[in-house]
Amino acid sequence: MDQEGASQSTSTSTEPVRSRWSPKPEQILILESIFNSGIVNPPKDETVRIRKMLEKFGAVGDANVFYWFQNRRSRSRRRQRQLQAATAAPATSGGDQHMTAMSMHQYPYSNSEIDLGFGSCINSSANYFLNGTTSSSQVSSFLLGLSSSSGVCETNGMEN
Amino acid sequence: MDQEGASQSTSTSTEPVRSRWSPKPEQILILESIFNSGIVNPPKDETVRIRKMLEKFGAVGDANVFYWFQNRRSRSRRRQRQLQAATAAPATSGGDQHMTAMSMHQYPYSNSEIDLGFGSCINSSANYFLNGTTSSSQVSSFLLGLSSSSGVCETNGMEN
DNA sequence: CTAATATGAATGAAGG
DNA sequence: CCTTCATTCATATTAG
Repeated sequence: MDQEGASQSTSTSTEPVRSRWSPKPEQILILESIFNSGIVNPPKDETVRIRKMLEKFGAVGDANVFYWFQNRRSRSRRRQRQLQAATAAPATSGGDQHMTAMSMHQYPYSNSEIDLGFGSCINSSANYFLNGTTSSSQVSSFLLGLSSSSGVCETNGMEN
Repeated sequence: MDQEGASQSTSTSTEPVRSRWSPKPEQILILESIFNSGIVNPPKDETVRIRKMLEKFGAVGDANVFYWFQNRRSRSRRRQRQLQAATAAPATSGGDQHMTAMSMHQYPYSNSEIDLGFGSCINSSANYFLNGTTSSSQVSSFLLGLSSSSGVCETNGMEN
């Protein structure tokens, strides 16, 4: 990720200028249009094409486009799942509802995705873990131990 | 693929029940060291040995190790190709530019490799600012092209 | 300023 | 090996 694009306009100072890609409104519009047109998982060539198109409105890389579609898909599915879960599981019993409908298609020419109305859903999932300081004292032993490797052991049969 | 069940918070219910394995920093260090030592595709025996080693710093299964190396290999190759493509195709100008087949697959580089001390001299600082007016004719053209089925409008209540 | 949310990016896990 | 999904991390933006 080396495409700088986030140009902050006089915000809090001390910005390392290492921002992530921020799609421009036009880019978002294009991406959403493509997504809503049925192309929810564009192949490589399509991704490149889309990137080229987006590049006219700001710096963007193939990876950004790829990430965008991945996140979009995931997000849509999660929203759907939560919505369905809330709809199909009001409060009748303490049972657990299982959903094992995963229709994976390589190329979604036949739009199997339901049209979603985004923008009015509030999702609350705030959870984060803290990373404790771990002492890496024993690791040094291992590192020192494997300093004797010189042969590149590749192509081995590990079929289970 | 299914080599063994990944050990995950067994007994002693004092863990926040992690869904997937999260390698500890020491484990990552060991794994990376091994990988950089040339062992990029360890056989079954080696995998087991590595797992035993890693287990000293946290619960881990053979499958986790296997997956880790697999993903690591894939990621490395991907970075290679992506980097090569980026080096040979510095194009971020506003206008029509023909680019050769840029084979990009998935996410780009991320981790800091131990060796490999050269940096890419790509300087794509061609950042164009669109003035506040979001009236881009090109976007409109594109949108008009794919207006077919789904509503492209957010917060829409398509009835009738 | 802090908390909550939105979203780009990274990675473990599987499927083919 | 390849692609893809699900989960998590990190950061930007916004609300309080």
